[in-house]
Amino acid sequence: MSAAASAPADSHRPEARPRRRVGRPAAAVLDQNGITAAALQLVRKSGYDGFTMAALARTLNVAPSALYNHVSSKREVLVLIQDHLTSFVDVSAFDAEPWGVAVRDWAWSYRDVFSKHTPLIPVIAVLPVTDAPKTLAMYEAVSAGFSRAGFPQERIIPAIVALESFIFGSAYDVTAPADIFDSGSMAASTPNFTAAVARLAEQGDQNQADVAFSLGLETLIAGLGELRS
Amino acid sequence: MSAAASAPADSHRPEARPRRRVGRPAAAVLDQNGITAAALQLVRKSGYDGFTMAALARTLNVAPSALYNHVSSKREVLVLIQDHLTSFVDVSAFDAEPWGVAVRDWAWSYRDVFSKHTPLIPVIAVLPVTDAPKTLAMYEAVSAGFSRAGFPQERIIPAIVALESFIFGSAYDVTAPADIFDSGSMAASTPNFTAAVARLAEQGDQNQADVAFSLGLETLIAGLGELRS
DNA sequence: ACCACTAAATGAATGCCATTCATTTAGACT
DNA sequence: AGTCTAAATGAATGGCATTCATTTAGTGGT
Repeated sequence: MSAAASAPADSHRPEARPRRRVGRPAAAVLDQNGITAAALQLVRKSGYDGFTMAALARTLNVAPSALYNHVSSKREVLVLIQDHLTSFVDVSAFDAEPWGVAVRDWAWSYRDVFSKHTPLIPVIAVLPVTDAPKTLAMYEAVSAGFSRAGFPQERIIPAIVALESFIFGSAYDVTAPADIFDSGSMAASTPNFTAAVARLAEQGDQNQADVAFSLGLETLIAGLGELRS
Repeated sequence: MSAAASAPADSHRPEARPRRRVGRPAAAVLDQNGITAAALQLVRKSGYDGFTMAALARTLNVAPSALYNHVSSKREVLVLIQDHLTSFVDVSAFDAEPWGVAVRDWAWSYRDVFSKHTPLIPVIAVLPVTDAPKTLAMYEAVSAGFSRAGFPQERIIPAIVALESFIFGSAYDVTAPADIFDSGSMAASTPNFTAAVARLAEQGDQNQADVAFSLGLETLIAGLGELRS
């Protein structure tokens, strides 16, 4: 299922691991799926600070250098994690629900998955889709939904990118400290900001981040929906 | 101008550098402003990969350890850079222009500044405003603009956060490779996505990232503008 | 003029880290 | 039995942020 395994024999990735051939030793301890699973488990247990190649090798009972037979860098492991996580993003509503509902479900799900993995955001955001087949599958499902909903073809990608940008930015908010907007000793010199923060806190039952995400998302859904013919 | 310098004698930051006292040696080679300026210059020259404490010390003709008399960690240097950069974000339109125009100018300026400094985004996004006085000043200017435009107080912060999230996510897009959406050998299995990418490319004169940013931003401006009373 | 004090500098040391490489191991074909 | 090769090892490399004992050099008080 990896990019390397399903790619043709072109020269796109110069150091792509070759396909398994007849005449090999059968009992490889490691492979990309196993590495991905172990990596994700390690991240869940130790966070991204504790996620080192040495620690990953330890959980696999292998020397750190052995990983480099299957993966060309730590970044590639991050890409594998990212692509795997993307398969947990729920796109099912695009098959069954009206466009607005589908986008809402997808966006919340997308944000929730990556708010627990914000260190991957800089990786995802600039990663060519060719290197992430499951991510590409998500785009296909979303694009199909937009197309079916009547979006002009040339607006589909910009609309998805705009939504995604909003989602990535919002994923960070989820991890922000609760008092991020406490102006402290500077309150006196920032009256408008301080007042707005106070008024929000007054009625603040809900999560800070969820209120802002909901507001932005509903605005985007309503506005982008107008593009449909 | 730093947070530490203007904070009261509370216990908020346990290791805050003490204020200058009478009886000190006068000729300090380093201070936070100098470090910030040198750090920004280094980043511009060498990027964030080349930005190390050792390299920063070298440009200041000082031993790496000397930096730690003025700064408690590399992260704090990143915070200093971030706050300094924020002063380049243009909020002037909030004084002179209608709300929609002001938000548009601010958002483009904000995105442009940080698209050249995406490694700071994970830092900014979760940074308490108390630690970044110039950032706080930006929020004050923006909040004042929203307030003057007739926004209900309790909606101001969520609206700003939503816009900011979109801006941060969009800043990454600017740095993405041009062929990020080329589905390559998987094109056959992703017909909707591939068609949408192709149709966009056809009329693509403009920058990918700018088209999506403009679409999302105009949608948000139009939709959020409705909240005004 | 001297002393005591202290902020700020040094340079060596620590403990990580990702990555490389020469070498070894052990299955699978002939 | 012999050959080939993917995949493993373990040592080495060069880098990193950060700590700390020590030194340096202004300053104010005497």
